[in-house]
Amino acid sequence: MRWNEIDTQVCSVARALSVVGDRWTLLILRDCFTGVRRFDAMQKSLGITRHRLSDRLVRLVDSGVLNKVPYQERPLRHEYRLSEMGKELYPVVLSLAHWGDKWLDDGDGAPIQHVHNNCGHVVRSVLACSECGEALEPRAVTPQVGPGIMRKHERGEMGEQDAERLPPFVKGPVA
Amino acid sequence: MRWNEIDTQVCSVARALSVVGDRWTLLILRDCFTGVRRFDAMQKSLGITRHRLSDRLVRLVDSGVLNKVPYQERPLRHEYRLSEMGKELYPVVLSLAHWGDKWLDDGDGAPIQHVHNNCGHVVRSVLACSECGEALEPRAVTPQVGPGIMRKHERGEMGEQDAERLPPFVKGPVA
DNA sequence: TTCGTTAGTTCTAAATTGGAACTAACTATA
DNA sequence: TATAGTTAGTTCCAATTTAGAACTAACGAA
Repeated sequence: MRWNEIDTQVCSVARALSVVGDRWTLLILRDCFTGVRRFDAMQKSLGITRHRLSDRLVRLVDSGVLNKVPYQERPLRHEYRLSEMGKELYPVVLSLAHWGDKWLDDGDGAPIQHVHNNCGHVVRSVLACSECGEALEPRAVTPQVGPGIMRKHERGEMGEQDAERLPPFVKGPVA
Repeated sequence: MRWNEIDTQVCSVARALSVVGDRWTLLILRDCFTGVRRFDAMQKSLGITRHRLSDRLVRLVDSGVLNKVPYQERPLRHEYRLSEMGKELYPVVLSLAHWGDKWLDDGDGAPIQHVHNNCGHVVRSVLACSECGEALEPRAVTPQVGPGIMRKHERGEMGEQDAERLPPFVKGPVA
């Protein structure tokens, strides 16, 4: 399977990665979250080639993650800003940062700290349950077949390949 | 800059992505979280080539994200299990899944739902502050220079390139 | 003896990437 | 008016990476 077909999988992680799973893309978004918005600034901060950056920005704009907005006319210049869709990737980026802080520390501690304005503390991020507010541990979460799979199955749109790719907890007529 | 030099950047996101930022790697980890542990099962579920999968698994084991443990002898067979380091990527994977659910829905709803055993609800994940428990919004978080950058700077180890790559909020002698 | 299972490795053509130079449309300065 | 500077790209080619398919190895079962 080619990477550009990955979004045909019946899986939200696969679909999400079809948009932001490229090597450089999440680093570009990291820059957006730290206030880097312009082409040359991104290119310098990332060390990506101009060609790659240009290509990735076009894709991110096309997929709705970034908006390209003019910040001056004559000469016309644009900057790249996170859309609402893009802003909601904050949990992904911050989780990655904190995971890197913890596990890939080179002994000097976190390069960047995050202060929560509301409480004033340097924070880590914690994944919490939207319903009860408790921390979400992998062992305390049970995945189950959702409407996305059920409806496709009912309409007979689950191909043989799709069915084979379902996770092992999926039982019964669907798998 | 080549991708295999990306972990030299003074940035935890870059370092994290040097380990899990490959196109297929987060999908492999998704499989691990849903209980897929064996080579052939992963290959089928992902649609990745056997060669790629083999290579990625070796890297993930080398970097400590997965453990390769025997599940039978004669013939000797191994399975791949998340280490503690790997399990702590759960926030990244679950956030990606929920982002995909919300923004890349094809109209049928989430393919997979997550039920929180503690409260019994189908949940979304929310990023919360480790100190006060409130939801962490990007606007309510102030990034600042952490010990990782300061110590490197004090030891004179911040090269010119490193300094140029620091985010715009970093001011003063460091940048 | 032959088939099936699991976990890979090898090979080649095709696609993607990095690096460096080049273009375009302006503005600022001498 | 000539020259340099800024910003945001595009073009080109060599080098690297990937997909797809076939092959290998070590064993167990019929």
